[in-house]
Amino acid sequence: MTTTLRDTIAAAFRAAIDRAAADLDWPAEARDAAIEVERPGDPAHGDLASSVALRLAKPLRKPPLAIAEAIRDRFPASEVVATVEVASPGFVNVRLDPRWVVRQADAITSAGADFGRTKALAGQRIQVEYISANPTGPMTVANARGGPMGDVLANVLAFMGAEVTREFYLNDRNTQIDVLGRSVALRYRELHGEKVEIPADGYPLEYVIDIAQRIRDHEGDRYIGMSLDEQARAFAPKAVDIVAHEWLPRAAERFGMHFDVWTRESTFMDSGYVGDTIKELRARDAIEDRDSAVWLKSKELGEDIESVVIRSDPGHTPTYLGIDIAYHRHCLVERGFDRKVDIWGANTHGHMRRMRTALTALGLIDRWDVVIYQYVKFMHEGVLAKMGKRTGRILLLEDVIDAVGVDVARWFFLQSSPDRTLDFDFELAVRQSSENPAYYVQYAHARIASIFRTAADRGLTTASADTSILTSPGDAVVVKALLRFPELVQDVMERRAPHLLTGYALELAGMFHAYYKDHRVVGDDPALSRARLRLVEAVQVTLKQVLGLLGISAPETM
RNA sequence: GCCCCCAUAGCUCAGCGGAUAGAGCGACGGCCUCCGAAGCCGUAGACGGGCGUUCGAUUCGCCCUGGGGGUACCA
Repeated sequence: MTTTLRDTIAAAFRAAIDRAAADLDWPAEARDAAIEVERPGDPAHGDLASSVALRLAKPLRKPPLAIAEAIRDRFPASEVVATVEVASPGFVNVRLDPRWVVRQADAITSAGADFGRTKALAGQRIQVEYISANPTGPMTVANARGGPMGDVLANVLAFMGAEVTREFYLNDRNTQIDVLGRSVALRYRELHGEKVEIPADGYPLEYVIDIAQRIRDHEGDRYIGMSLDEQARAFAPKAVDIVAHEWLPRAAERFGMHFDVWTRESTFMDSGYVGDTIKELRARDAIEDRDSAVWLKSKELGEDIESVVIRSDPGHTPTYLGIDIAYHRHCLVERGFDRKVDIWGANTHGHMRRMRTALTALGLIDRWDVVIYQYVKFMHEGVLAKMGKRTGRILLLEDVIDAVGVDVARWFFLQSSPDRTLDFDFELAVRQSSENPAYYVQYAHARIASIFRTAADRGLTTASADTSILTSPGDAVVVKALLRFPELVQDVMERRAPHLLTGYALELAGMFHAYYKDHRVVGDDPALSRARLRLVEAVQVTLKQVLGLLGISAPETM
């Protein structure tokens, strides 16, 4: 299925308008008009409708009803469309032929795992970078929000034919890592009997003690004679290894996310590629030297501030921005990705703008997408609070997975728009997990599996099912909902809105549950039973597709 | 100050400029001699305020109010 129903109907409108324009001498605007096809809320208004006649009224200087009628009269005949009606003040309402509709259940089941799949992005290599938390501690719910979003977007890109690489970028050498090293050193000393105090800007949480304990278990007291600075320098990379090699990947895998590539920021600092990138920016007149630092001329290039890319310190170390520009260039120029998609938290908004400036200067901007998602707040001692590893207020992702399971946890993150702040009430999540919408959807899938078990007991299968005998209005209603799935895939991509999939899944499940109530699937009439089995099979296929993209399991039993 | 995001039912959230704004939880009332009641049906309940654009605004623009984020030679 590469053409959506929406596109098919839009093409029919296009043809009708072009014909009307030729017949009636309409001006050029008629041919240029964008045709938007929508699903009316009221079934009385048909299955699909367009307001194109209302939009054309002004440029054509004709009454919308007259335009609508002209379109209606020239609407191409097809097996898909039953009737075309005009409604005041100028809508053109299309009703699908129910015989065609129910037949699509056959097409959906035979497409199976390919239902909704397209080749729209075939041949494109796309990198999706998400989470990319500082490796200064275990994965928190705040870090994790971008996870399911990036994961689902990556799934959808792959579903549209792209060759996708899922990447986790580790900021493994910076001042925060130094702070972590120092905190570990203090805990290490504490384990050896010294009385210590974690400074306000240190990492106060227990996991730091775990790291110190690990070091002590493996290497004993061999560091005890060193200065704090020496210890901090020695421990920082060890701490990063534990976090980056063990904790973060474990949390990611448990959350159903597999990263193809883990890239370390330090490899760029050491490779000379940053210097090379700065040279390129300089050649493009996007760099200036001032106060012995190197600046991106972002202000001159349209931003409200300028930013340092190479510090004025003795080592002339690059800033996070400088390295990240190099990293993006490396991905797009050296590694050969056609696109890079970044899923970033709201706090990177300023960074995003400077990156945009830099990538524009480098001529790479058209190949970069960034999705910014808003913060996660959580209930801490009765109030909504912002998480922070340094403030000691965190909620671990794995604790949430332990409490509610991975499917419910993923659903929770995927149900709301990236533009909205997420308030996470752990107690509430646990209390409501047994009533979670995820189960509502999974239950529909399992219920269909159960119907098939019952059918098998009675020797019924979908073999030689004849869906043309499905003539109750309820049959077509369900299949029409299924036909929206390929459109949803497009919408998720275009709007970068994974949460549309959870909404659709809910709608689909609700539609099935209602159908189930009113339509006996396995009944006395074998032909009808076979046909309805085929229909619910199509529902199951579609639910499985949606849940698959969401990374949520589709159980046979619950 | 400037920039970005948000404000929809008691709570948590959907809603592509369209024709009667939807779910879930919570409240109330119904439905299992029949394919899974983790379900179904019904009742009550909402677009923060103002101005504008438009044939039509919850949706777009501006202003106000209230939240959140950013505005580092941190990441």
